[in-house]
Amino acid sequence: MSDLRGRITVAAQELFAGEGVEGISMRKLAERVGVTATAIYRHFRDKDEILDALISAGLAVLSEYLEPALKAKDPERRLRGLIDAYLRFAVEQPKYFDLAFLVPSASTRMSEELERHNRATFKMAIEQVAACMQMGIFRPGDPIETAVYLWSTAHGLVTLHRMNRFGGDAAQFERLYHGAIERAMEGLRPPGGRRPAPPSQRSAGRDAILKDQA
Amino acid sequence: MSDLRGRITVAAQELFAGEGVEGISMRKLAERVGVTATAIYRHFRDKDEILDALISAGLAVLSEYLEPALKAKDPERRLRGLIDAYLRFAVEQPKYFDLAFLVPSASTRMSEELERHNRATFKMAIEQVAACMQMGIFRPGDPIETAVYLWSTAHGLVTLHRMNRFGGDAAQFERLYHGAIERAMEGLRPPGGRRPAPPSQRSAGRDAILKDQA
DNA sequence: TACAGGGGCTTACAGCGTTAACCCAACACG
DNA sequence: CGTGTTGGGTTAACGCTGTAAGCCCCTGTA
Repeated sequence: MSDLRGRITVAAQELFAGEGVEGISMRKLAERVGVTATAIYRHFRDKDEILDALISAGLAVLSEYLEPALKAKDPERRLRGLIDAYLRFAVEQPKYFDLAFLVPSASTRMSEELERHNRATFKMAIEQVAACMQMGIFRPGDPIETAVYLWSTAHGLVTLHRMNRFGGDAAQFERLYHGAIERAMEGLRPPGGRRPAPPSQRSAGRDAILKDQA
Repeated sequence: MSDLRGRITVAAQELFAGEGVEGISMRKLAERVGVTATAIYRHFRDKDEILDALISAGLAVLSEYLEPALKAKDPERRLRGLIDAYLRFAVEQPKYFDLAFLVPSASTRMSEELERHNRATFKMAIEQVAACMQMGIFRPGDPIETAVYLWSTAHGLVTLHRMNRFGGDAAQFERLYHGAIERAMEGLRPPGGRRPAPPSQRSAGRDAILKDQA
């Protein structure tokens, strides 16, 4: 009883929020929940398992950022919303972003949970891209490849920014980010004018079955 | 005498090559060069300074990858060469790549050396982009912004690959990478046909003074 | 009532980065 | 020649880390 596992998890989140990964130690964690360090091992195999839980929490936060974007009416807006949300997540939750997407050791492990989340999130992006293609907003092509392309661009920008690889302040970076995304999306548009072939049904793209991304 | 600093540095590189960053400890390092752990502190302020030296070494390796690309005749080939080299570096020297571009703590510090190298490398890319624009291979625009865009795309792809975020084997990823780069460069081409305005002088782009990237 | 097991506890180990104090050989200078 | 000074090594020690081993008690069940 008393759900010590849960209490350890939230203590880890608090500690992480305050001092980052470096600030998390078994003893500090234990003290925070009023227990001995070794007691934790009754509930977690090792420290990595705690970090896994932390990454899961971070991914849940990411989901909160992404979800509202899907409420937009047209797929292009939804896609842009996802991309914006990715930026906002990285900027507003830098510790979580680093933990989930930067620290190599933490994620080359790739727990079940992480992989599941990764796949689900990515699927959201693919669906919007597919819908954009079907509505003639993008020229036809492989939606998976296109989504990878967009995600990579966003991820690269955000990652390099997180590592201070671009000088400049937050506002400058935001302009850079949106400019680059704009450019990338512009390159996906159909060659002639806009929207050469309207879709047969309005919601065809949303419900399309997408092949597995493996 | 006896250049202990140098010997420590190479010992660090050997240890790093074998076991990665995690495998480096002051005591192991000291034992390797036949000295006490604390003796190291006469030559390095702390462990971070050793890691800095390691990052520098990694960046030197990156330079070796990049440099041959500049030998190509036309700027587009040079640019592609740089981008290819970036991929090859990440794939063939994963530990160095992770150290220099992934581990957050290691590079948010951003030593003088790192910043200098970063700037120099980036400048190489900007020059090729500028040359491409002047020769009408790319449509006109801000070469810095465009270079950032290309670099981010490449970096995002490579980073996500390093974190196993795409399934699939090395060959699959290589196709993905080149496909995405192709797409990105395609989006930079002039709108009508190709090459609408040849340059007045052949080498104008190479020697153009580029505004500082700050 | 006896037993089993979950879940704490203490103790301990091996390793970490780093500081303080010491010591010795080489050199500079009056 | 004697005498600092100093560069570059030493030992000892501090306070941390993750984690294993063994003990013990409380609870639930046969």
